[in-house]
Amino acid sequence: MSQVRVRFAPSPTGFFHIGSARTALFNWLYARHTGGVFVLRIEDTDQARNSEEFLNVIYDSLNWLGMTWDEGPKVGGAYGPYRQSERAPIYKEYLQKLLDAGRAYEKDGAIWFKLLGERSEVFDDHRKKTVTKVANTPAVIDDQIRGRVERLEDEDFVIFRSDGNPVFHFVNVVDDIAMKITHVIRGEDHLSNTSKHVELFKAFGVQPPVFAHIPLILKQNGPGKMSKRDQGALIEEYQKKGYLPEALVNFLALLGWNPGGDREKMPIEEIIRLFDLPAVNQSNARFDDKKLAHMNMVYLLEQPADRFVALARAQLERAQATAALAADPAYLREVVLLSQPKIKSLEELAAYTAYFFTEDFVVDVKVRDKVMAKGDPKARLSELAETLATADFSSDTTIEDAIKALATRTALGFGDYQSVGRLAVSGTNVGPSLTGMFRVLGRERVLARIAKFQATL
RNA sequence: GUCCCCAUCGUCUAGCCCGGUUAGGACACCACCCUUUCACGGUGGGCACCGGGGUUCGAAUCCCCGUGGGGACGCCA
Repeated sequence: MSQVRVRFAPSPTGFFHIGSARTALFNWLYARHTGGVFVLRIEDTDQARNSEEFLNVIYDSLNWLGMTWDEGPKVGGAYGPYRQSERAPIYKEYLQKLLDAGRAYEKDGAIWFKLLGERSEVFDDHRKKTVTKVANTPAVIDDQIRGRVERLEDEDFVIFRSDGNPVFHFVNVVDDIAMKITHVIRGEDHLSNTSKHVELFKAFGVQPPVFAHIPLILKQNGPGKMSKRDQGALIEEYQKKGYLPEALVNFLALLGWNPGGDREKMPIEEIIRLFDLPAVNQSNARFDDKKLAHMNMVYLLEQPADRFVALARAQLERAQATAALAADPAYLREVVLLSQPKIKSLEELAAYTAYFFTEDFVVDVKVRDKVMAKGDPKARLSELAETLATADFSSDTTIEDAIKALATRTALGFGDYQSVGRLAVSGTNVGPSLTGMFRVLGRERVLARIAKFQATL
Protein backbone atom coordinates (compact mmCIF):
# COMPACT_ATOMS: atom_id res chain seq x y z
CA MET A 1 0.00 0.00 0.00
CA SER A 2 1.18 3.48 -0.81
CA GLN A 3 2.43 5.85 1.82
CA VAL A 4 -0.09 7.73 3.92
CA ARG A 5 -0.24 11.45 3.18
CA VAL A 6 -2.31 13.65 5.45
CA ARG A 7 -2.62 17.39 5.61
CA PHE A 8 -3.49 20.08 8.06
CA ALA A 9 -4.99 23.05 6.26
CA PRO A 10 -5.55 26.06 8.49
CA SER A 11 -6.42 29.50 7.31
CA PRO A 12 -4.41 32.36 8.76
CA THR A 13 -6.89 34.23 10.90
CA GLY A 14 -4.42 35.41 13.49
CA PHE A 15 -5.56 32.86 16.05
CA PHE A 16 -4.81 29.24 16.65
CA HIS A 17 -7.87 27.55 18.03
CA ILE A 18 -7.73 24.56 20.32
CA GLY A 19 -9.95 22.63 17.91
CA SER A 20 -7.51 23.33 15.10
CA ALA A 21 -4.71 22.17 17.35
CA ARG A 22 -6.43 18.87 17.90
CA THR A 23 -7.21 18.42 14.21
CA ALA A 24 -3.56 19.09 13.48
CA LEU A 25 -2.57 16.68 16.23
CA PHE A 26 -4.71 13.81 14.95
CA ASN A 27 -3.31 14.29 11.47
CA TRP A 28 0.21 14.48 12.78
CA LEU A 29 -0.25 11.44 15.01
CA TYR A 30 -1.65 9.43 12.16
CA ALA A 31 1.24 10.40 9.92
CA ARG A 32 3.78 9.49 12.56
CA HIS A 33 1.95 6.29 13.47
CA THR A 34 1.91 5.09 9.89
CA GLY A 35 5.27 6.46 8.87
CA GLY A 36 3.42 8.75 6.50
CA VAL A 37 3.79 12.35 5.48
CA PHE A 38 2.30 15.32 7.32
CA VAL A 39 1.63 18.21 4.98
CA LEU A 40 0.96 21.76 6.09
CA ARG A 41 -1.13 23.71 3.63
CA ILE A 42 -2.18 27.29 4.16
CA GLU A 43 -5.69 28.08 3.04
CA ASP A 44 -5.31 31.78 2.43
CA THR A 45 -7.57 32.31 -0.55
CA ASP A 46 -8.90 35.34 1.27
CA GLN A 47 -6.42 38.18 0.94
CA ALA A 48 -5.92 38.60 4.66
CA ARG A 49 -3.99 41.56 5.88
CA ASN A 50 -0.85 41.08 7.99
CA SER A 51 -0.65 37.71 6.32
CA GLU A 52 2.94 37.07 7.36
CA GLU A 53 2.22 37.79 10.96
CA PHE A 54 -0.85 35.56 10.91
CA LEU A 55 1.14 32.77 9.34
CA ASN A 56 3.65 32.98 12.13
CA VAL A 57 0.89 32.31 14.63
CA ILE A 58 0.32 28.98 12.88
CA TYR A 59 3.99 28.10 12.60
CA ASP A 60 4.75 29.08 16.19
CA SER A 61 1.81 27.16 17.58
CA LEU A 62 2.65 24.00 15.68
CA ASN A 63 6.28 24.25 16.65
CA TRP A 64 5.45 24.88 20.27
CA LEU A 65 3.24 21.81 20.33
CA GLY A 66 5.97 19.79 18.70
CA MET A 67 4.17 19.05 15.46
CA THR A 68 6.71 19.33 12.72
CA TRP A 69 5.53 19.16 9.15
CA ASP A 70 7.24 17.19 6.43
CA GLU A 71 6.00 19.28 3.55
CA GLY A 72 4.73 22.82 3.53
CA PRO A 73 5.83 26.40 3.90
CA LYS A 74 9.43 26.83 5.03
CA VAL A 75 10.34 23.21 4.41
CA GLY A 76 9.11 22.84 0.84
CA GLY A 77 8.22 19.58 -0.82
CA ALA A 78 7.42 18.06 -4.19
CA TYR A 79 3.85 19.30 -4.39
CA GLY A 80 4.24 22.99 -3.62
CA PRO A 81 3.60 25.78 -3.39
CA TYR A 82 1.82 25.15 -0.11
CA ARG A 83 -0.01 28.42 0.17
CA GLN A 84 -3.22 28.53 -1.78
CA SER A 85 -2.68 32.17 -2.61
CA GLU A 86 0.24 30.97 -4.75
CA ARG A 87 -1.58 28.16 -6.51
CA ALA A 88 -3.88 30.11 -8.83
CA PRO A 89 -2.48 28.53 -12.03
CA ILE A 90 -3.21 25.07 -10.68
CA TYR A 91 -6.80 26.00 -9.93
CA LYS A 92 -7.24 27.46 -13.41
CA GLU A 93 -5.94 24.26 -14.89
CA TYR A 94 -8.33 22.10 -12.90
CA LEU A 95 -11.20 24.44 -13.66
CA GLN A 96 -10.46 24.01 -17.35
CA LYS A 97 -10.81 20.24 -16.95
CA LEU A 98 -14.28 20.74 -15.54
CA LEU A 99 -15.19 23.24 -18.25
CA ASP A 100 -13.95 20.87 -20.94
CA ALA A 101 -15.98 18.05 -19.48
CA GLY A 102 -19.08 20.20 -19.35
CA ARG A 103 -19.17 20.00 -15.57
CA ALA A 104 -18.94 23.73 -14.90
CA TYR A 105 -20.77 26.77 -16.18
CA GLU A 106 -20.97 30.50 -15.66
CA LYS A 107 -23.92 32.20 -14.01
CA ASP A 108 -24.15 35.69 -12.48
CA GLY A 109 -20.43 36.14 -13.09
CA ALA A 110 -19.52 33.16 -10.93
CA ILE A 111 -18.60 29.67 -12.03
CA TRP A 112 -20.78 26.83 -10.82
CA PHE A 113 -20.16 23.14 -10.54
CA LYS A 114 -22.70 21.15 -12.48
CA LEU A 115 -24.29 18.09 -10.95
CA LEU A 116 -25.59 15.33 -13.20
CA GLY A 117 -29.28 14.55 -13.35
CA GLU A 118 -32.79 15.73 -14.03
CA ARG A 119 -33.43 19.36 -12.98
CA SER A 120 -36.48 20.96 -11.38
CA GLU A 121 -37.36 24.29 -9.81
CA VAL A 122 -38.44 24.14 -6.20
CA PHE A 123 -39.32 26.89 -3.75
CA ASP A 124 -37.25 26.55 -0.60
CA ASP A 125 -39.35 27.65 2.37
CA HIS A 126 -36.45 28.05 4.70
CA ARG A 127 -34.27 30.10 2.39
CA LYS A 128 -37.26 31.87 0.89
CA LYS A 129 -36.19 31.46 -2.69
CA THR A 130 -36.56 29.24 -5.71
CA VAL A 131 -33.71 26.80 -6.19
CA THR A 132 -32.82 24.30 -8.87
CA LYS A 133 -32.80 20.76 -7.57
CA VAL A 134 -30.92 18.02 -9.35
CA ALA A 135 -32.08 14.39 -9.21
CA ASN A 136 -28.67 13.13 -8.17
CA THR A 137 -27.75 9.89 -6.45
CA PRO A 138 -26.38 10.15 -2.91
CA ALA A 139 -22.65 10.55 -2.48
CA VAL A 140 -21.00 7.80 -0.48
CA ILE A 141 -18.52 8.88 2.14
CA ASP A 142 -16.15 6.21 3.34
CA ASP A 143 -15.36 7.41 6.84
CA GLN A 144 -12.89 5.71 9.15
CA ILE A 145 -14.70 6.99 12.21
CA ARG A 146 -18.34 7.14 11.17
CA GLY A 147 -18.47 4.22 8.81
CA ARG A 148 -20.30 4.55 5.55
CA VAL A 149 -22.25 7.79 5.32
CA GLU A 150 -24.55 8.72 2.47
CA ARG A 151 -25.58 12.26 1.72
CA LEU A 152 -27.40 13.64 -1.26
CA GLU A 153 -25.94 16.68 -2.94
CA ASP A 154 -28.75 18.06 -5.05
CA GLU A 155 -27.88 21.64 -5.92
CA ASP A 156 -25.13 23.05 -8.12
CA PHE A 157 -22.71 25.17 -6.15
CA VAL A 158 -20.24 27.97 -6.79
CA ILE A 159 -16.62 27.00 -7.28
CA PHE A 160 -15.25 30.35 -8.49
CA ARG A 161 -16.58 33.63 -7.15
CA SER A 162 -17.40 36.47 -9.46
CA ASP A 163 -14.21 38.17 -8.28
CA GLY A 164 -12.30 35.32 -9.88
CA ASN A 165 -11.22 33.59 -6.69
CA PRO A 166 -11.92 29.91 -6.17
CA VAL A 167 -13.94 28.84 -3.14
CA PHE A 168 -13.00 26.49 -0.35
CA HIS A 169 -14.71 23.35 -1.62
CA PHE A 170 -12.94 23.59 -4.92
CA VAL A 171 -9.43 24.40 -3.75
CA ASN A 172 -9.69 21.86 -1.01
CA VAL A 173 -10.43 19.05 -3.39
CA VAL A 174 -8.01 20.20 -6.07
CA ASP A 175 -5.17 20.46 -3.58
CA ASP A 176 -5.96 17.11 -2.05
CA ILE A 177 -5.75 15.61 -5.52
CA ALA A 178 -2.66 17.54 -6.54
CA MET A 179 -0.89 16.84 -3.25
CA LYS A 180 -1.86 13.17 -3.38
CA ILE A 181 -3.56 13.27 0.00
CA THR A 182 -4.65 9.78 1.04
CA HIS A 183 -6.52 10.53 4.27
CA VAL A 184 -8.57 13.59 5.10
CA ILE A 185 -8.79 13.99 8.87
CA ARG A 186 -10.86 16.99 9.87
CA GLY A 187 -13.63 18.18 12.15
CA GLU A 188 -17.12 16.76 11.97
CA ASP A 189 -18.43 20.15 10.96
CA HIS A 190 -17.13 19.26 7.51
CA LEU A 191 -19.05 16.04 7.22
CA SER A 192 -21.98 17.75 5.54
CA ASN A 193 -19.64 19.43 3.09
CA THR A 194 -18.10 16.16 2.14
CA SER A 195 -20.81 15.26 -0.33
CA LYS A 196 -19.76 18.30 -2.37
CA HIS A 197 -16.18 17.16 -2.19
CA VAL A 198 -17.03 13.62 -3.23
CA GLU A 199 -18.93 14.98 -6.25
CA LEU A 200 -15.88 16.99 -7.23
CA PHE A 201 -13.54 14.05 -6.87
CA LYS A 202 -15.87 12.03 -9.06
CA ALA A 203 -16.03 14.79 -11.66
CA PHE A 204 -12.24 14.80 -11.81
CA GLY A 205 -12.31 11.05 -12.20
CA VAL A 206 -10.36 10.58 -8.99
CA GLN A 207 -10.99 8.09 -6.21
CA PRO A 208 -11.75 10.17 -3.09
CA PRO A 209 -9.36 9.85 -0.15
CA VAL A 210 -10.31 8.04 3.02
CA PHE A 211 -12.18 10.43 5.27
CA ALA A 212 -12.06 10.62 9.04
CA HIS A 213 -14.36 13.16 10.62
CA ILE A 214 -13.35 13.68 14.20
CA PRO A 215 -15.74 14.82 16.94
CA LEU A 216 -15.94 18.47 17.84
CA ILE A 217 -14.83 20.11 21.05
CA LEU A 218 -17.77 21.67 22.84
CA LYS A 219 -17.48 24.69 25.11
CA GLN A 220 -17.44 23.78 28.77
CA ASN A 221 -20.32 26.00 29.70
CA GLY A 222 -23.36 26.58 27.56
CA PRO A 223 -24.36 25.13 24.25
CA GLY A 224 -22.43 24.68 21.05
CA LYS A 225 -18.92 24.06 19.91
CA MET A 226 -16.00 25.94 21.26
CA SER A 227 -15.32 29.19 19.48
CA LYS A 228 -12.55 31.76 19.52
CA ARG A 229 -14.24 33.82 22.17
CA ASP A 230 -14.53 31.05 24.73
CA GLN A 231 -12.21 30.84 27.69
CA GLY A 232 -9.33 28.53 26.90
CA ALA A 233 -10.04 28.38 23.19
CA LEU A 234 -6.76 29.85 22.00
CA ILE A 235 -3.38 28.16 22.13
CA GLU A 236 -1.71 31.42 23.04
CA GLU A 237 -3.56 31.45 26.34
CA TYR A 238 -1.75 28.30 27.37
CA GLN A 239 1.56 29.66 26.25
CA LYS A 240 0.98 32.76 28.31
CA LYS A 241 0.03 30.75 31.37
CA GLY A 242 3.14 28.65 31.12
CA TYR A 243 1.45 25.36 30.30
CA LEU A 244 3.72 22.59 29.15
CA PRO A 245 3.09 21.80 25.50
CA GLU A 246 3.47 18.08 26.12
CA ALA A 247 0.74 18.25 28.77
CA LEU A 248 -1.58 20.06 26.41
CA VAL A 249 -0.84 17.57 23.65
CA ASN A 250 -1.50 14.64 25.96
CA PHE A 251 -4.77 16.19 27.07
CA LEU A 252 -5.85 17.00 23.53
CA ALA A 253 -5.05 13.50 22.34
CA LEU A 254 -7.42 12.15 24.97
CA LEU A 255 -10.26 14.40 23.87
CA GLY A 256 -12.02 12.08 21.50
CA TRP A 257 -9.51 9.29 21.52
CA ASN A 258 -8.05 6.87 24.01
CA PRO A 259 -6.01 3.73 23.73
CA GLY A 260 -8.51 1.63 25.67
CA GLY A 261 -8.05 0.63 29.25
CA ASP A 262 -6.95 3.12 31.85
CA ARG A 263 -3.99 4.73 30.18
CA GLU A 264 -4.02 8.51 30.34
CA LYS A 265 -0.68 10.12 30.93
CA MET A 266 1.58 8.89 28.17
CA PRO A 267 4.77 10.06 26.54
CA ILE A 268 4.27 11.19 22.97
CA GLU A 269 6.06 8.14 21.56
CA GLU A 270 3.47 5.97 23.26
CA ILE A 271 0.61 8.05 21.92
CA ILE A 272 2.03 7.77 18.42
CA ARG A 273 2.42 4.03 18.78
CA LEU A 274 -1.15 3.50 19.98
CA PHE A 275 -3.01 6.08 17.95
CA ASP A 276 -5.32 4.92 15.21
CA LEU A 277 -8.32 6.34 13.38
CA PRO A 278 -10.95 3.68 14.09
CA ALA A 279 -10.32 4.15 17.83
CA VAL A 280 -11.41 7.78 17.65
CA ASN A 281 -14.76 8.43 19.31
CA GLN A 282 -17.84 9.46 17.43
CA SER A 283 -19.34 11.77 19.99
CA ASN A 284 -18.36 15.34 20.72
CA ALA A 285 -16.29 16.08 23.78
CA ARG A 286 -16.80 18.85 26.26
CA PHE A 287 -13.68 20.77 27.14
CA ASP A 288 -12.63 20.54 30.79
CA ASP A 289 -9.97 22.98 31.90
CA LYS A 290 -9.71 21.36 35.33
CA LYS A 291 -8.55 18.12 33.86
CA LEU A 292 -6.09 19.92 31.63
CA ALA A 293 -4.75 21.83 34.63
CA HIS A 294 -4.30 18.57 36.49
CA MET A 295 -2.49 16.97 33.58
CA ASN A 296 -0.25 20.01 33.40
CA MET A 297 0.55 19.79 37.11
CA VAL A 298 1.50 16.15 36.82
CA TYR A 299 3.90 17.00 34.01
CA LEU A 300 5.25 19.99 35.91
CA LEU A 301 6.02 17.88 38.97
CA GLU A 302 8.23 15.51 37.05
CA GLN A 303 10.26 18.08 35.15
CA PRO A 304 14.01 17.83 35.69
CA ALA A 305 15.47 20.75 37.62
CA ASP A 306 17.12 22.50 34.70
CA ARG A 307 14.05 22.48 32.51
CA PHE A 308 11.79 23.52 35.34
CA VAL A 309 14.04 26.47 36.12
CA ALA A 310 14.07 27.50 32.48
CA LEU A 311 10.28 27.26 32.26
CA ALA A 312 9.92 29.16 35.51
CA ARG A 313 12.21 31.92 34.33
CA ALA A 314 10.28 32.27 31.08
CA GLN A 315 7.05 32.49 33.02
CA LEU A 316 8.46 35.09 35.41
CA GLU A 317 9.46 37.12 32.40
CA ARG A 318 5.93 36.95 31.02
CA ALA A 319 4.60 37.94 34.43
CA GLN A 320 7.14 40.77 34.54
CA ALA A 321 8.38 39.71 37.93
CA THR A 322 11.24 42.17 37.76
CA ALA A 323 12.51 41.66 41.30
CA ALA A 324 12.78 37.93 40.79
CA LEU A 325 14.50 38.32 37.46
CA ALA A 326 16.97 40.82 38.88
CA ALA A 327 17.96 38.43 41.63
CA ASP A 328 21.06 36.28 41.58
CA PRO A 329 20.37 33.37 39.19
CA ALA A 330 21.58 30.78 41.67
CA TYR A 331 19.24 32.20 44.29
CA LEU A 332 16.34 32.32 41.84
CA ARG A 333 17.01 28.72 40.97
CA GLU A 334 16.81 27.64 44.59
CA VAL A 335 13.59 29.54 45.15
CA VAL A 336 12.03 28.05 42.06
CA LEU A 337 13.06 24.49 42.86
CA LEU A 338 11.76 24.92 46.39
CA SER A 339 8.40 25.79 44.86
CA GLN A 340 8.27 23.09 42.21
CA PRO A 341 6.68 20.36 44.32
CA LYS A 342 4.16 22.79 45.73
CA ILE A 343 2.63 24.77 42.95
CA LYS A 344 -0.08 23.52 40.64
CA SER A 345 0.80 25.77 37.74
CA LEU A 346 3.58 28.04 36.60
CA GLU A 347 1.07 30.84 36.49
CA GLU A 348 0.97 31.11 40.26
CA LEU A 349 4.75 31.08 40.60
CA ALA A 350 5.31 34.85 40.61
CA ALA A 351 2.86 35.46 43.42
CA TYR A 352 3.92 32.34 45.24
CA THR A 353 7.55 33.40 45.41
CA ALA A 354 7.24 37.20 45.56
CA TYR A 355 8.39 37.55 49.18
CA PHE A 356 11.67 35.88 48.36
CA PHE A 357 12.64 38.91 46.34
CA THR A 358 11.54 41.85 48.44
CA GLU A 359 11.53 42.94 52.06
CA ASP A 360 8.42 44.83 51.24
CA PHE A 361 6.07 41.87 51.04
CA VAL A 362 2.45 42.10 52.12
CA VAL A 363 1.34 40.58 55.39
CA ASP A 364 -2.00 38.88 55.04
CA VAL A 365 -4.06 40.40 57.84
CA LYS A 366 -6.51 37.55 58.05
CA VAL A 367 -3.74 35.04 58.46
CA ARG A 368 -2.02 37.31 60.89
CA ASP A 369 -5.09 37.68 63.09
CA LYS A 370 -5.65 34.00 63.06
CA VAL A 371 -2.09 33.05 63.89
CA MET A 372 -1.66 35.69 66.57
CA ALA A 373 -4.88 34.71 68.31
CA LYS A 374 -3.66 31.26 69.23
CA GLY A 375 -1.32 30.46 72.15
CA ASP A 376 1.56 32.81 72.80
CA PRO A 377 3.00 33.51 69.38
CA LYS A 378 5.12 36.43 70.56
CA ALA A 379 7.01 34.22 72.90
CA ARG A 380 7.37 31.53 70.25
CA LEU A 381 8.77 34.03 67.81
CA SER A 382 11.38 35.25 70.29
CA GLU A 383 12.42 31.70 71.02
CA LEU A 384 12.57 30.93 67.32
CA ALA A 385 14.71 33.99 66.60
CA GLU A 386 17.05 33.07 69.38
CA THR A 387 17.42 29.54 68.09
CA LEU A 388 17.90 30.59 64.50
CA ALA A 389 20.56 33.06 65.50
CA THR A 390 22.90 30.19 66.23
CA ALA A 391 21.39 27.36 64.21
CA ASP A 392 23.31 25.62 61.45
CA PHE A 393 21.87 26.93 58.20
CA SER A 394 23.79 24.59 55.96
CA SER A 395 20.80 22.37 55.19
CA ASP A 396 17.09 21.95 55.73
CA THR A 397 17.66 19.16 58.17
CA THR A 398 20.07 21.07 60.39
CA ILE A 399 17.55 23.88 60.64
CA GLU A 400 14.82 21.40 61.29
CA ASP A 401 16.85 19.72 64.01
CA ALA A 402 17.42 23.05 65.72
CA ILE A 403 13.76 23.93 65.74
CA LYS A 404 12.77 20.48 66.88
CA ALA A 405 15.26 20.68 69.71
CA LEU A 406 13.73 23.99 70.68
CA ALA A 407 10.27 22.48 70.63
CA THR A 408 11.42 19.64 72.81
CA ARG A 409 12.87 22.06 75.32
CA THR A 410 9.68 24.04 75.55
CA ALA A 411 7.53 20.90 75.39
CA LEU A 412 5.74 22.19 72.32
CA GLY A 413 5.42 21.06 68.72
CA PHE A 414 7.12 22.10 65.51
CA GLY A 415 3.83 23.57 64.41
CA ASP A 416 3.84 26.07 67.22
CA TYR A 417 6.91 27.66 65.73
CA GLN A 418 6.06 27.14 62.16
CA SER A 419 2.88 29.16 61.86
CA VAL A 420 4.25 32.31 63.45
CA GLY A 421 7.67 31.90 61.90
CA ARG A 422 6.18 31.56 58.44
CA LEU A 423 3.94 34.55 59.00
CA ALA A 424 6.82 36.76 60.14
CA VAL A 425 9.07 35.75 57.28
CA SER A 426 6.64 35.47 54.39
CA GLY A 427 3.47 37.26 55.48
CA THR A 428 1.29 34.30 54.74
CA ASN A 429 0.41 30.79 55.81
CA VAL A 430 1.13 28.97 52.59
CA GLY A 431 4.42 28.26 50.94
CA PRO A 432 7.24 25.79 50.57
CA SER A 433 8.70 23.90 53.47
CA LEU A 434 9.57 26.22 56.35
CA THR A 435 13.11 25.01 56.76
CA GLY A 436 13.79 25.15 53.05
CA MET A 437 12.47 28.67 53.00
CA PHE A 438 14.71 29.68 55.90
CA ARG A 439 17.74 28.08 54.34
CA VAL A 440 17.24 29.78 50.97
CA LEU A 441 16.49 33.17 52.49
CA GLY A 442 19.50 32.87 54.78
CA ARG A 443 19.92 33.62 58.43
CA GLU A 444 20.33 37.35 58.17
CA ARG A 445 17.22 37.95 56.17
CA VAL A 446 15.17 35.61 58.31
CA LEU A 447 16.24 37.26 61.53
CA ALA A 448 15.74 40.72 60.11
CA ARG A 449 12.25 39.86 59.00
CA ILE A 450 11.37 38.40 62.36
CA ALA A 451 12.67 41.51 64.11
CA LYS A 452 10.77 43.74 61.77
CA PHE A 453 7.61 41.77 62.37
CA GLN A 454 8.12 41.82 66.15
CA ALA A 455 8.34 45.58 66.01
CA THR A 456 4.82 45.75 64.64
CA LEU A 457 3.34 43.76 67.50
C1' G B 1 -37.56 23.83 8.00
C1' U B 2 -34.30 20.04 5.27
C1' C B 3 -30.13 16.91 5.54
C1' C B 4 -26.01 14.59 8.29
C1' C B 5 -23.63 12.86 12.91
C1' C B 6 -24.01 11.46 17.98
C1' A B 7 -26.07 9.49 23.02
C1' U B 8 -22.44 5.31 29.85
C1' C B 9 -21.22 9.19 36.46
C1' G B 10 -21.20 16.82 36.63
C1' U B 11 -16.84 16.18 32.77
C1' C B 12 -13.28 12.97 29.70
C1' U B 13 -13.99 7.94 28.98
C1' A B 14 -13.40 1.85 29.37
C1' G B 15 -16.89 -1.88 28.31
C1' C B 16 -20.53 -2.22 22.82
C1' C B 17 -18.19 -4.78 17.04
C1' C B 18 -18.29 -10.85 19.09
C1' G B 19 -25.31 -9.92 24.47
C1' G B 20 -24.19 -12.89 30.74
C1' U B 21 -19.23 -7.21 34.59
C1' U B 22 -20.39 -5.92 42.04
C1' A B 23 -20.65 -1.21 34.82
C1' G B 24 -13.89 0.02 35.55
C1' G B 25 -10.45 4.39 35.40
C1' A B 26 -9.29 9.76 35.42
C1' C B 27 -10.78 15.02 36.58
C1' A B 28 -14.10 17.47 39.87
C1' C B 29 -16.76 16.88 44.72
C1' C B 30 -17.09 14.91 50.06
C1' A B 31 -14.75 12.34 54.29
C1' C B 32 -10.63 10.36 56.58
C1' C B 33 -5.22 9.34 56.70
C1' C B 34 -0.25 11.20 55.93
C1' U B 35 1.98 15.85 57.16
C1' U B 36 5.94 21.05 59.17
C1' U B 37 1.63 25.39 56.46
C1' C B 38 -0.08 24.78 51.53
C1' A B 39 0.22 21.21 48.01
C1' C B 40 1.51 16.12 46.42
C1' G B 41 0.22 11.29 47.89
C1' G B 42 -2.95 7.29 50.17
C1' U B 43 -7.79 5.16 51.63
C1' G B 44 -12.92 5.38 51.38
C1' G B 45 -17.65 7.59 49.58
C1' G B 46 -21.57 9.62 46.61
C1' C B 47 -22.43 9.85 41.23
C1' A B 48 -24.05 6.98 34.99
C1' C B 49 -25.92 2.87 30.88
C1' C B 50 -31.72 9.32 27.91
C1' G B 51 -37.00 7.17 27.35
C1' G B 52 -40.22 3.53 25.13
C1' G B 53 -40.89 -0.64 22.32
C1' G B 54 -38.96 -5.04 20.26
C1' U B 55 -35.28 -9.59 19.55
C1' U B 56 -33.48 -12.99 23.45
C1' C B 57 -33.45 -17.50 28.81
C1' G B 58 -30.68 -12.91 29.35
C1' A B 59 -29.65 -6.13 26.48
C1' A B 60 -25.24 -0.73 28.43
C1' U B 61 -24.14 -4.09 24.29
C1' C B 62 -28.40 -5.95 18.51
C1' C B 63 -33.03 -3.53 15.86
C1' C B 64 -36.98 0.34 15.60
C1' C B 65 -39.34 4.79 17.29
C1' G B 66 -39.18 8.93 20.31
C1' U B 67 -36.42 12.59 22.94
C1' G B 68 -32.06 15.21 23.68
C1' G B 69 -27.26 17.18 21.99
C1' G B 70 -24.09 18.68 17.90
C1' G B 71 -23.20 20.08 12.89
C1' A B 72 -24.22 21.65 7.77
C1' C B 73 -27.48 24.17 4.66
C1' G B 74 -22.88 31.42 1.77
C1' C B 75 -19.98 34.09 -4.47
C1' C B 76 -16.71 32.11 4.55
C1' A B 77 -13.08 28.51 5.49
